[in-house]
Amino acid sequence: MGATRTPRGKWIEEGLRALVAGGPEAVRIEALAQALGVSKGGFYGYFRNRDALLAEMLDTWECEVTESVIEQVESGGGDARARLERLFDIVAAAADGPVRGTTADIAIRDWARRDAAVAERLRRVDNRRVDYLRSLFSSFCPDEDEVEVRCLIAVSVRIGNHLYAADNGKRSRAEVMELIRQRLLE
Amino acid sequence: MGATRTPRGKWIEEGLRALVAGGPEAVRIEALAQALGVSKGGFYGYFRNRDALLAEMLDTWECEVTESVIEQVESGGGDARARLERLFDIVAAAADGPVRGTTADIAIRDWARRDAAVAERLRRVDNRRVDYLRSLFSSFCPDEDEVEVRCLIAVSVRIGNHLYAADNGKRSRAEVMELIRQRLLE
DNA sequence: CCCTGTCTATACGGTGGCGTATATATCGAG
DNA sequence: CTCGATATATACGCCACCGTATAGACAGGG
Repeated sequence: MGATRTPRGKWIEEGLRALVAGGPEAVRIEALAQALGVSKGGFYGYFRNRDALLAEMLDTWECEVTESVIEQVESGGGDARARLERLFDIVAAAADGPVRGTTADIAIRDWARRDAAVAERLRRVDNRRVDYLRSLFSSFCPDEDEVEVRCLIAVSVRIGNHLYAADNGKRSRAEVMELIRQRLLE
Repeated sequence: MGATRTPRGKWIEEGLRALVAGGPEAVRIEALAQALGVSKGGFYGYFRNRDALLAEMLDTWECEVTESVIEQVESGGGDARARLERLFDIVAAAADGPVRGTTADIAIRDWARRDAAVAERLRRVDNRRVDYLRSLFSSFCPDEDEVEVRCLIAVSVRIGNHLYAADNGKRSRAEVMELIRQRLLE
C-alpha cells in the first residue's frame, strides 16, 4: 500500500486558505496543487470534483466553529460572565490564528450572499452560536430586549471589525472594542 | 454620427449589479453585454479593458456614497439627533434600493479584503463617513469614549445586518435594530 | 443620394482552468 | 526481489473568457 503523501485534509486546509484569501472563485484545484507542492493528479482520487471539495470545506468549517468553540468555553467552568469573557478571548484570538476554524467566517459570510446552500449552512451555524450567546447573556440580564440587543451588537461588532476600514479617532480600534466588551458584560 | 445605444454609464451600472450579485470575478464583459442585450463589441470603445471598468465602477461608488448621502442629510436641517435619524433612514432605505450607491457597500468591503487598491478607497470612504458620524454624535455626547463606541456600533450593526444569518429570537431583527437605534440616539 | 464617422456584430487567437486517461513512482506483503 | 495496490505526474480535450481585428449598420452633412 502506498503512503498517502497528500491526504484529504491537506486539500481541505489549503482550500480554506484559498477561500479566505480570494473567495470561492479562488479555490482552483491546480492552484491548490501547486501550493501543496504536488500536481492535481491525486485530487480526483479523494474528491469527485471541485464542488465536492467546496462542500467538504464547509463541513469542516461548520463542525469546527460551533461545537469546538462552545466545548472549549464550557470546559473552563465559571459563571456566565467568565464564560463570555473566555468566548470573546477565543474568538478574538482565532482571528489571527491558523486557517482552520473561525478565520474563514467572513469569507463564508460573503459567499453565503450568493449561494443559497452556503446561506443555509451559515444560518444553522449562526443560530447555534446565537442560541449559546443568548443563554449566557440571559443568565445575568433579566430584560429580554436587552439580551437581544447585546447578542446583535456582539455579533455585529465582531463581523464589522473585519470589514470596517476607517482609521480610528483618538482611541485605537482595540481600545474601543475593549470599551464595548466591558459594556456587554455589565 | 451614430447614436450611442449603450453608453458608458450602462456598462458601469450593469457592472455594479454583477459585482453585488457575484463579486468582482462575476464582472465579466461578455456577461454584461448579454445582460444589456448587446455584444461586447462596443465595450472596448469605452474602456481600455476590464480593469478600467472596475476602476470606474469604484469611482462611481466612491462619489455616490459619500457626498451624495451627506448632502441629503444636511439639506434637511434640524439638530444632530434629527440628522442622525435621517441618516439612518436613508441608509436603511438604500439597502433595498437601486444598485447604484450604497447597495454595493458589502460587496466592495469583501473585495477590499483581497485588493489593496480597493482597500485604500474603502478606507477613504469609511473615514469620510465616520468623521461625519462622529461630528453628529459629539454634538450631544460629551464623553469622547461614548462617541467612539456609538460610531463603531452604528457602523458594525449596519454591516452585520447584511451578513448575519441567524433567525431571531422572540424579537424580530427589525425590532432589535430599532432598539439599538433608540439607544444610539439617547 | 452618397459619404463619413461612429457604434455594433461576428470571428479569431490566446490563456487558464476543469475533468479524464494513461503512464510512472513508491510502499508493503510474500 | 517481485508483485500488486495506491498515489502521483503528465498529457489531452473541452469550455469560458479576454482582447483584437474586421466587417456591417446607422445617422447626419454635402
